[in-house]
Amino acid sequence: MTPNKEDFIKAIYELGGDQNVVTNKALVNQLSITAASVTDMNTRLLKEELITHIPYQGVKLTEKGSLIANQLIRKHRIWEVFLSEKLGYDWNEVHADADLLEHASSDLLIERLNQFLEEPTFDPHGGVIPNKDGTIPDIESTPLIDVSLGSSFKIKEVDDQQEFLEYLLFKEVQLGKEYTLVDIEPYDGPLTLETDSGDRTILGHKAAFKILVEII
Amino acid sequence: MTPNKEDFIKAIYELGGDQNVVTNKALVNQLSITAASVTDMNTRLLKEELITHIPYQGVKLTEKGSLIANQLIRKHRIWEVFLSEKLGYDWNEVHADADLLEHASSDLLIERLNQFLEEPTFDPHGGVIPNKDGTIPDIESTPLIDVSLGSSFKIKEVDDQQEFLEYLLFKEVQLGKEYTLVDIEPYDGPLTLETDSGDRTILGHKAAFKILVEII
DNA sequence: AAATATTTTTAGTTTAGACTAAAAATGAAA
DNA sequence: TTTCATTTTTAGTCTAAACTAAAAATATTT
Ligand SMILES: [Mn+2]
Ligand SMILES: [Mn+2]
Ligand SMILES: [Mn+2]
Ligand SMILES: [Mn+2]
Repeated sequence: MTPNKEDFIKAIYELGGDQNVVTNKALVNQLSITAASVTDMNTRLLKEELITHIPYQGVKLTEKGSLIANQLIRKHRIWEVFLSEKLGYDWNEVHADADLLEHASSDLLIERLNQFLEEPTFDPHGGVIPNKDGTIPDIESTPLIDVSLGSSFKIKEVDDQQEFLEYLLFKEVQLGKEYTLVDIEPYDGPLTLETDSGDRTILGHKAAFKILVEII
Repeated sequence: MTPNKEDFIKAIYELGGDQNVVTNKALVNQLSITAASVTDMNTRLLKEELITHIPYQGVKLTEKGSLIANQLIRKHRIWEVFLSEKLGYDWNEVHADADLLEHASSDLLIERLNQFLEEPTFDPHGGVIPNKDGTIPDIESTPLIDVSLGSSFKIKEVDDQQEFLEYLLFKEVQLGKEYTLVDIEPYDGPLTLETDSGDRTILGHKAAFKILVEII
């Protein structure tokens, strides 16, 4: 296994490849490599039985491949917690460093680090940390876009993209913060959230897809 | 720069290549690669002006090369402190993980980690941590083999080899511990150390080369 | 249904980093 | 000072992981 292979498998997983077939095109976009390079890597992973492949359609992870993806994500997210809680990184800063560290972490190191951090369940943007055996604790949460007018909720998880996290930092939307949905404009218009103290935040329609909440 | 190149430069440095010419043979032993691979890597590093090369004699680090070596050693040793102090590793366990992590550490990460650890001066076996700018704090210390009979001293630094550290762990020789040299046998014979409380430890002649002390 | 556009694959090239085998240079012993 | 041993270099091979360019397959429009 190499860092490149690991990241490729993770990319398939993040595109839903443990359930559905993922196209080459999707991987081209996700990883910023050429279509030919995707085909190359596919044949390599196929040989190791980490994926299945339907010609001209795409790839899916095998059990073995899924396990590798989940264990890599575990490492990634445990490092993100460390960077955030112990080294004072903002939540939009953790991803890049964790993306390197995840490939340089022995199992022993991750288990000790996990102990040191007191076995966290979530990473800094609310992503759930897979268990050591590759299983995933299931957490109930609703996309903000599905919340009905007047409901109150708590922020549970937000999308992991650098710019989106920066945007939320600016908007002061944080994990665990509570709001009531006081307005939704039609035709994919903006949503207005209000805190207990009456502060209002307006978010676009697309942003509401990238935020998961728990109704309270 | 790649992990392999970094480790190669570090190996030259550890063999004294910031001052003296280091032979290919020495690098073959240090890195467990073939002589041809050493020549290959030499030509690559020469092209980047990280080393100078005298044909059939060996290589020396340039200023640029030395700086890279020192910064890598800084990363390595800061990670060793973290593994030892925060994650509870023994001093013989830290090296392998640090050898991977050193290549996956941004400058930001290392500086934050250094703060978190409260700017340590020494790694777990007493190696001095180079400064951010590549300079090295100078520390006075004497090889145990040069200590004269009857002198008292404190353990300052020990050699970084896995098996040697395991041996010292077994012998209960620890950094900072104080002894008096009560006997040296001739013909490269063993040394007998005694603590305040009268406990005696016998060490071989070669071990005494691998231990640095401060006379008290 | 034919034309056009998109996606995937194939074929061939490149670079880093390893290797083996053999030649050339240097050093040590007879 | 030859001879033998060691070290270094050269030459050629291999794999992983990228790339470009072109061919083949599939999907979308007209
Ligand atoms: Mn992340
Ligand atoms: Mn990564
Ligand atoms: Mn070390
Ligand atoms: Mn290393």
